Amino acid sequence: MITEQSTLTLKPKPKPKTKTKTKPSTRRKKTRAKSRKPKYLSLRLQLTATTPQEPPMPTTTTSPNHDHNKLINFFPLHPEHLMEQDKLDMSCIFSSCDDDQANTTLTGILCSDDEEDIEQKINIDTDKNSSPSSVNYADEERNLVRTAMRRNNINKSDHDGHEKWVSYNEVVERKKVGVMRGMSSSSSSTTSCYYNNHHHGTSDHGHVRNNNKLVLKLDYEKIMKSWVNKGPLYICGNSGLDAPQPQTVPDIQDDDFFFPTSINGSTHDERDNGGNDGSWTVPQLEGDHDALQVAGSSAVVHNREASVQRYKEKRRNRLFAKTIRYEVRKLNAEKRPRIKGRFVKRD
DNA sequence: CTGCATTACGAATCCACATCAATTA
DNA sequence: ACTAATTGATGTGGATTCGTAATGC
Repeated sequence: MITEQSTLTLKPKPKPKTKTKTKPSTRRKKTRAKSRKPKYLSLRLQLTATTPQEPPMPTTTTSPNHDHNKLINFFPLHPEHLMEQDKLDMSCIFSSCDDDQANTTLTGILCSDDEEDIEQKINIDTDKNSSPSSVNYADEERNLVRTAMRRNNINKSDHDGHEKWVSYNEVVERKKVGVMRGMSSSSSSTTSCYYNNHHHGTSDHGHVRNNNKLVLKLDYEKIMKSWVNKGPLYICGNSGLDAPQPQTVPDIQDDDFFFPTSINGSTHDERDNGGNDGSWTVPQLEGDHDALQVAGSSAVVHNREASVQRYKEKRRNRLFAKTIRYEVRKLNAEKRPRIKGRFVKRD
């Protein structure tokens, strides 16, 4: 039972860190300009700052004195984290689709430099046939070449390792050679590409981070093999494998696209609660047709918007902080003898 | 610009034991 | 159906450790 604790401060204690590992150094003491933001706010602050004008926040925790009208957000996120969370909103990533068509493409997202954005816009202006939410392979390849030439970092020395890390321009070269040779250049080792001049060896499989550059490593062979039974590669459009249309970037705001009810049959809440494990699944061929049909109807659009709103609301109200479930245990723990913070036997 | 050393800080861990909650008699 | 006893699981806080981001050189 949770009792009303108006004076309880639900916040990770700002423990004074007295590091014993400090070594004598001639360096002067550092003062952090950038410090990690505390993730949670004090409940005391939150309670005092809560104004009655605010709309009641839907929370899962109700006060034990049955004051159902007074819903308290016990575990508020730090406002800056909220902002960061909003920045991380997937819809925000693609929200510029209406304004800036260049960012609609994957390359527009990955290559976010201003110069590259300008070049993207130029490409889109010149290529009017491409839809605003599509990735044209020709454009992509041109961007790859430009990126590779601009970075001017050639990684030529990795031909002996078990795993071949291929720099970007090398991928482009291979691409061209592959076309000439009938695309037979896939090596037995993992062929990888990434958007920087990162070298081999030190990173996890699948992705590499180097400074601020997003680095992507793909095993194309495995992807293609895994996709064999999944239907066409193109999410939208009715083209087959033999006649590739520009690949459409899925609309992140399209909730029903990622959670088509005709596919998994789960409710939105179930999906939010991890019914889908938070991951996207490859739609099966049987349900895919129905899902696309449903996604096209206008009624679904409204339903989608409501779903997105529910999702955002739920995300904002996520609870992270520790909650005291049993006040008695807390009191007992406070009375319990300790040595160096650890509980010890009462002898 | 890069790499290494140092510093700072959030998160995880440990401990004993009262209490909870489910099961059994 | 109800009560009492049993028992394994849970949760509690402070100090310390760990991992990593930030910083300086």
